[in-house]
Amino acid sequence: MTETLTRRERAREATYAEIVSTSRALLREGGELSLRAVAGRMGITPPALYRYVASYQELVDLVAFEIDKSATEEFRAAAATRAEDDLAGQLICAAVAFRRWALRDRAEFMVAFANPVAESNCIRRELLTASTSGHYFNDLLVRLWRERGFDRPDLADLDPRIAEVMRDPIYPADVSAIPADDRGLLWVFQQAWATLYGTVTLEVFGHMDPRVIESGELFAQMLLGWMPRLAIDDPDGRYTALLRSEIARD
Amino acid sequence: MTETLTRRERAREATYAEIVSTSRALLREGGELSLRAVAGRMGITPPALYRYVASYQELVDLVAFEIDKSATEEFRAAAATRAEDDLAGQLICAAVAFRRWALRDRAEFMVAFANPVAESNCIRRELLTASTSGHYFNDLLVRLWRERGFDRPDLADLDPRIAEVMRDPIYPADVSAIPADDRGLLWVFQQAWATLYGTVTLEVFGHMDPRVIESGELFAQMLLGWMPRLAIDDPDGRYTALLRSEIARD
DNA sequence: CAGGAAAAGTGAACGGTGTAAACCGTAAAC
DNA sequence: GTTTACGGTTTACACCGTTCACTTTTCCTG
Repeated sequence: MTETLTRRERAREATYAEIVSTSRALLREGGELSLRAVAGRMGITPPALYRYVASYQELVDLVAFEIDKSATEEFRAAAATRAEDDLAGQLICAAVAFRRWALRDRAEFMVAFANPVAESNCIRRELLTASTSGHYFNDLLVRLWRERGFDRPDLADLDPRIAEVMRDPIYPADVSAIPADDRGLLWVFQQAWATLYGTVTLEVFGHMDPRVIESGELFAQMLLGWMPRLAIDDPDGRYTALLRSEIARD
Repeated sequence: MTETLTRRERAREATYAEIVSTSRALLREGGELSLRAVAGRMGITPPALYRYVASYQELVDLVAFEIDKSATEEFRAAAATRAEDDLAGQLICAAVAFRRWALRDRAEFMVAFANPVAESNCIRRELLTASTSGHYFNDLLVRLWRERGFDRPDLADLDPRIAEVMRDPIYPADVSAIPADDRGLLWVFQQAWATLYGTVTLEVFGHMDPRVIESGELFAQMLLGWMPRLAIDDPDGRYTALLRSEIARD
């Protein structure tokens, strides 16, 4: 694992890291992410950055990827507060952590998740495929399914275009471990992820009464609505309580 | 209704209209919306625009409001293809029209719906309150409820913070017609709107396998999932067929 | 160990952006 | 008919991404 890097390669690696950390600092301080600002803070002239990224868009993509990666660590840490076999609890904690992170570091969230990827170049697409958070949530859902065996559609029952995508997915790319017969599970994931993403994006953009957003009830109801589909029954209200308390912490 | 406007006021009104139309033309041609570009195309010098808007953000807000207004007309036209008493059909057509419009005029959609409103000034907030599309969809849902009487929560059963908001809402502002006892209906609307908004935003941003987006199944499943909650039963599959055919037309 | 090649970084410049200030005609208002 | 206010221009400033020609530093190789 300790690949032997030449001196120059190490320096280059360090510069990349500094570019990312400087960019994130800029974003967190409420500033705009700009090539010139990053260069200026690094004590470097703007054209020098072009030795590392080919364009401003590529800088954004690079930073977005790293934000996604480090945010995922935050989700993972939130889930780690639950017992190792309490997958439902982990999912709830991770989902709430996603919301909490997005509302706290709005600028970073927007760079990583609310940036149009359609008209972007291939680099961005590849990075989306490698989405760390996507992998993490997908993995969590798969483990939850192995444990609780909730309903998943048969590929035969799905729209053929969707079935085709599930057979050969590009989004969370490492699902080859899921047997072909169970690939309908991936469709469940995509729908759940769309709901999670949509709710959080709405809240971050603030396209709703701020009191509603502040209460967190929109998010809570969304998650509660998904629990039955994931066979998370909650007879004693433990998970509901967990969800509410997780939302409440700041 | 024909308010007597002085000559100057009429000219000013016309200039505002030209600002909006020029801005929208710019957006639809794939260009960025910029003060200078708008001024240039209008044959005017950039600082002159400051006689009409106080800042770039205010220009964006103004254009966003008008986009929302004209898009709502498109939703209304789509709904008008159904019989006047077929509210379920109208809702389906309007929702699909919303998606179709968003995916077609992405730039306009982003200006109107995917622009952060939180840190923005008060003007934007007021415009959000006056959201034409919000009013339209809310009205449609209220009429659907009067017809079918689907379940709506009692305010007493809701989180008190949410109940408070429903009693004195600011988002669709003209719901004073809804009796206090039925204000839980507004909560149903907010949740439905959040789902619709979230799904479409995800699709526009392209944060998912493009084949999935192109199929429209994510959107279809979302709407189908809401139908039972709105007491739209579909024994003969008419509404499912309508939904699919509406999605299919380009 | 020298010398050449490649990499990293600089300076100046171009065209683009939002915005502020001073200024000027002309059209409305008294 | 004078005054006032509005619509507009000119100029200027501080940013932005990007390109190009140039220099400095570092590494690799003969």
